[in-house]
Amino acid sequence: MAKVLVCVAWPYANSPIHLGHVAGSLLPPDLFSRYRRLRGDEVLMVSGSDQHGTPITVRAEKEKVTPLEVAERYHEINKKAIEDLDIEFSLFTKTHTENHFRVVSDVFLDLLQKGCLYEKSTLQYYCPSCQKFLPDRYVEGICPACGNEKARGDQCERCGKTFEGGELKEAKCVHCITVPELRETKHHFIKLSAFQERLIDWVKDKQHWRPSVQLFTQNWLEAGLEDRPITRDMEWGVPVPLPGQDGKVIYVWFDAVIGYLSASMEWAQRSGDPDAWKAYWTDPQVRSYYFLGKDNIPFHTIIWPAILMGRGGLNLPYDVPANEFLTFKGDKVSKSRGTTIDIPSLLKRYEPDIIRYYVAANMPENKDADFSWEDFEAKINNELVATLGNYYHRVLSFTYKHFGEVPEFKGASEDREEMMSAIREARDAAEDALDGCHFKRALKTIMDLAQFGNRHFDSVGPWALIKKDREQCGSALYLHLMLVKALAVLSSPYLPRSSERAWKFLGQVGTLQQAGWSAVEAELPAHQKLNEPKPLFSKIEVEKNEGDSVFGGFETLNLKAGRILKARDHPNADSLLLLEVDIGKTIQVVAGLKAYYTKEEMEGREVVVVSNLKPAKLRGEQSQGMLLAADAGEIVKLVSPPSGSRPGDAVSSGLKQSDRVIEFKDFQKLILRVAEVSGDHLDVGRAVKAKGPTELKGRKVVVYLPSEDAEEALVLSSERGPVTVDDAMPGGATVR
RNA sequence: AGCGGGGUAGGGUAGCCAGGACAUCCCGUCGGGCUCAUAACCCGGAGACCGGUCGUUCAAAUCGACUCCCCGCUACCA
Repeated sequence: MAKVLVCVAWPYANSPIHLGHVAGSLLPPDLFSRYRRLRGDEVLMVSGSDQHGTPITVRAEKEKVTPLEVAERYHEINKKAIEDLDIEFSLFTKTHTENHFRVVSDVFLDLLQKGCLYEKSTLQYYCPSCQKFLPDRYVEGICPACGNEKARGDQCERCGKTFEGGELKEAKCVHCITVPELRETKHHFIKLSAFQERLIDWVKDKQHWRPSVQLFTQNWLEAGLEDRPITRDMEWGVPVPLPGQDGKVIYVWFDAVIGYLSASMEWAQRSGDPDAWKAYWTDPQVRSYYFLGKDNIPFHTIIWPAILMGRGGLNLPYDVPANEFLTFKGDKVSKSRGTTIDIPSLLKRYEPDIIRYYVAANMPENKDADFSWEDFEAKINNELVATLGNYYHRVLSFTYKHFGEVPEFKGASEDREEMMSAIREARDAAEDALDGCHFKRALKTIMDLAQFGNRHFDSVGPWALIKKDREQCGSALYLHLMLVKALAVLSSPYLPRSSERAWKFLGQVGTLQQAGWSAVEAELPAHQKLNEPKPLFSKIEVEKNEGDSVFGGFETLNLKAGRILKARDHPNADSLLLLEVDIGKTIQVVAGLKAYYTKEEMEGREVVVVSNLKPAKLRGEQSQGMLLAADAGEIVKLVSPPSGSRPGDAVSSGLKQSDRVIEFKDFQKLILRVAEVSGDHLDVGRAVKAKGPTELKGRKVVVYLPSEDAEEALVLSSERGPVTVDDAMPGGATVR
């Protein structure tokens, strides 16, 4: 029996947790902890809501409520969602607690006293009109080294030079374009550089880490560590515990990792023994595991270890099994369909075991994994329901019907040994996988065992045997009940609820959890009464929204006909033009078309505009949309709306148009192509069917393709007809 | 463009670090079996030159070099 510390990355309290959190950092530690507990280990598993930091204050400002209100709201939502998913924390707390403040302050003061922190006076930009210090990314100016005019407050992106406050020339506040003052402000820095050698040594022999984690960390360390400021000028957060530090809080990343420690202490406090946490943190024999997503790696393999080294006397991470990301191929589409993947809504429709199974089976352990509803449905129905669920049910219901109790085993010992060795082999393999945090592999081992059960059951044929030799049949069923029990135990970290139900069907006393891992092999008492079994899992049907055409992706766009009123050079860029475009209202657009069109050619031109792009600054100038243009490498031509169009006319191809603002990168994923109209089909480099007006034979139009190999293309059009492009453009040319 | 990750049958995956005999499993597909079970389960077939090129080796999906493509973050990508 050993103690294990399991730390889970703290979900940020500004939105409900979603499947990505579950796959990345929440389910793996739960699987691990449940497994270790079943084996008799004592597990302390802690996490909580990360409630500080700018995104929360931003959200609060938007909603006109306090940051605390936002942070508490999502803490409650997420805490409940986590509980409902049967993720068993020893404690799931939050960072905005008295305890956490105290622990963070203690660590801060301790490091300060040990010389790991130092105060350094820096010049920071202060915006008099916003009345606050500006985070670096909200300041822009001219780089003193290379003359780049859009350098940020902390670094010039062009030449890579980093600098401190004051070095930047002609700085501006991004929000209000006020010229910020430079004010002197003092901040505490952590001497990361001082830990570099020790960290490199420490990481070197971490061969049990996942390769990506180890490699990533090593590269990062070898590139050299710079001291980082750990405080900032802000109100929301843990105040710097020193006199004269009003208006300064501890940076959210420093504050959050200390949460592992503070949560452990809070747990100890609540358990009645305030020192109970020490057993998990100071005994070098106790291993600590940190579960997180890959975006969080450096904080847990560099910064947190540095803090721990600085403080001394506490265990460093033993393993950091970081997962990759769960991605959403149809993310945008799913949202537009109104389907969601946040956990609270998912739990309204599916049992926690269903969600747990899917996430475990599709866990992004080595590379990003893709979520799709089709895959969700398929994995649940074909694997969980058909293989495992059906095996349970055919064994349990058959035995219940013909015996009503656990039959006696009177068969050959070879038969028994065959079954038991299959069970033991699977158990050993599952243990190996689980010990190494290979959760997908362990699950597969279990499913393979269920398949073995199905095969074996078929080969014995109890339904025929019962008519010939009841005793022999009973013996065979006994072995299958053993297998059912083994499966229930082995799968219980993944499927805690259904495993307990199976346990009850077997007529077992107590709970599976109490019985523990060793119950995999334990005998079943003959004549033990069985309970009437019900199927453990039922098939699911993912609702497919009708009315959702194959061209759903196009509906995320809002295209409008427009006219260019004015064109002038971008003040800070060689290839960009600044355009005023009338699309019913006048907007400013930055276009990278200077190499292809003169200003004179542009002015007065009819264009098609993507009007719902998230506005962005391009080299300092606001761009509120973009012009559609066809690009065939050498030649680039603007796309034209149908003749007679008026600025503001919708180019919707008869479909709905989105009011939502879309990100540029999401727009880039849409496939728009030039197509030549020939007969009733289109040529986009290959022939496709057309949806929309095709009367302009021989002309070049613009189409939307749902996918690269789609068979049907949507012709972009308004009520006045299709959108066209210069005939010189070849079919298949990209439009962007 | 920079950094990171990845490319294995129609789709999705395992194996790769510690190179070896028919390349794993799931779905789909084709054919067969069974009828206890939620049209489930079982058996068999077809389907992959393991992104490409070159190299190391008796032997490479696995090691090295180069190249193409994809994804994430970053960027004067609009």
